[in-house]
Amino acid sequence: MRDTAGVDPVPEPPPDTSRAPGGETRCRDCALRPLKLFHEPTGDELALVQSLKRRERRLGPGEALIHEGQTDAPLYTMLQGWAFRYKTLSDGRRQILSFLMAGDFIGVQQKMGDAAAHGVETLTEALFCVFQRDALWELHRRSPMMGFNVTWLTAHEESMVDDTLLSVGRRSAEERIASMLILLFKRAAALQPDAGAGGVDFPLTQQHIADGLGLSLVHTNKTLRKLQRRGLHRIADGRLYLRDVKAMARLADLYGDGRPPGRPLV
Amino acid sequence: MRDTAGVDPVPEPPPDTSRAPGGETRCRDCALRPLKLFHEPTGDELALVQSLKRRERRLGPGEALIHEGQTDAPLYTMLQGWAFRYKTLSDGRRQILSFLMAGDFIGVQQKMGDAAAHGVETLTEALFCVFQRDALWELHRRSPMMGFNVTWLTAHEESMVDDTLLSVGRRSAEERIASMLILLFKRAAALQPDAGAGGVDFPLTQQHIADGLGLSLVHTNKTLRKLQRRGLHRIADGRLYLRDVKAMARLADLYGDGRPPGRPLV
DNA sequence: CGACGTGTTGATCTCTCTCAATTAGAGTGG
DNA sequence: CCACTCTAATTGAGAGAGATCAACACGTCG
Repeated sequence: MRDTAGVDPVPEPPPDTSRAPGGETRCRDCALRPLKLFHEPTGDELALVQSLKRRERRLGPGEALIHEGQTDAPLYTMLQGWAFRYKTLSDGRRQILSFLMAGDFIGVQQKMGDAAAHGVETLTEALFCVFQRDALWELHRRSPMMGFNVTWLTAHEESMVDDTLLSVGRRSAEERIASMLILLFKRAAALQPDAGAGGVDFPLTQQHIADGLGLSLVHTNKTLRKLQRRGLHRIADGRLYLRDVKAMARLADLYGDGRPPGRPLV
Repeated sequence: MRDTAGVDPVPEPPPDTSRAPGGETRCRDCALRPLKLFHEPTGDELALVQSLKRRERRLGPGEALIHEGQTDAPLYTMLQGWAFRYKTLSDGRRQILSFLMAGDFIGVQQKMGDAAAHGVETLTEALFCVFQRDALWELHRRSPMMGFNVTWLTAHEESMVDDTLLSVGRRSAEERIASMLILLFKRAAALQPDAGAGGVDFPLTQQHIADGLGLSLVHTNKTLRKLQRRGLHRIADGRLYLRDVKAMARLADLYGDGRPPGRPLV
């Protein structure tokens, strides 16, 4: 605690390489709208969001959107691609907190002017919507309905972290992997209309899976292999195929849509 | 939805602040107020909260406030005591997601009418404020400022789960315990004006610590013992004393207020 | 007084980690 | 076209942190 307070650990904010001069989409044409992630916004609400939008930012795969400890990160919304939130220990050990996909909010956590408690990095080429710093407050103030939605989304994001915590804390390696694959498959499938049959896009490396589940890379590989050999799933060419969802769900102790089992919980 | 975007929300007629049936405290006298957990609410805001408050609920130690999978849980606020949120697997393995203390919200996660994704149980005798189901929406609608605060609190709660996930996923048993003790100490101390010197109340059993950190009871005991013998802390008679915060923080890889270290994070 | 919950400790056991080495594909430069 | 480099996936072997099993101590309580 000696030398941390005074020194600014924050790396320079990455230069904005991504201002899309002409081609930015307007909120009314946003790719997110057809997905029905939230209630259908009114015209006024769309206009409001549009007015708070500053610009877009496009990143290639493996780039940093927010550095851990960065102090001036704005509020983002994810429009396309995959990313993840993570934290690291000083010796480099990394834990991925959650994966982000189209429609997710980024940066609600940090109080304005505060340091980001986690980093965000892309997995694929990705497109983000950038909002001004006080957008969150403006949104609440001028549209309580949208503010309410943000609260709900934030709570939902937390419940996903809760699920991961349950996995990492109490599930075996096999169970963790089964559970993650199912959950990611569902999310990805929900965003990709033609999903299901032919699998879904799956840009994670085994290292990402390991870091998301608190496992070592080697053990992740061996476990993944085992499940695949057992015919539960298949990962190839950046796609994930679930071949035996039933068995996978049984292994993960996941029921229905992820709720606890209908058993004597009391 | 009439008065959403572009228009400031319409203030409701002044709610009835006088209702405070048998012995219940009114919001204006709430024990939480002196703690400055959020911005100082105006008189109108207090009245609003008061109008949404349904009643209070008092539980003894070890009682369930919300059962896992319960479908009709209302929204709560914690006034006194300790509690925790948890999830279990069907074979009984339990993971404690977070500990709750005065000022914490409970139940924001579940959409109205939805099943609770986690259970909540008390550690001590505890007092809760019970709100009607749609309180969350009413709060947003009638006081954007308080709605904004709820979003912020929800995000903050998530960041605490993030921290735990980092611990459980990537820290050793010693490091996890050190990190938990420091974090709980700080929270408890913040609520207890006379804190610091003589330690703080600490109602967790070793089983709770284990379930919160994804460890077994036995290993938790041994690790706790080791740290205590090393003079880092002491737990006795339901109180926690930190005897060497420096060493404890170093062990936990916690810096300052929990931010990542000022090291080459990139 | 016996039942129970909580804390302790010793003795195995095993799941997962770490270390090492190999293969395969993509990219790069000569 | 080929050597060279890098990243990601694999596999084997040995080591270890933490789990499981078993006992026991102590205080509370009906």
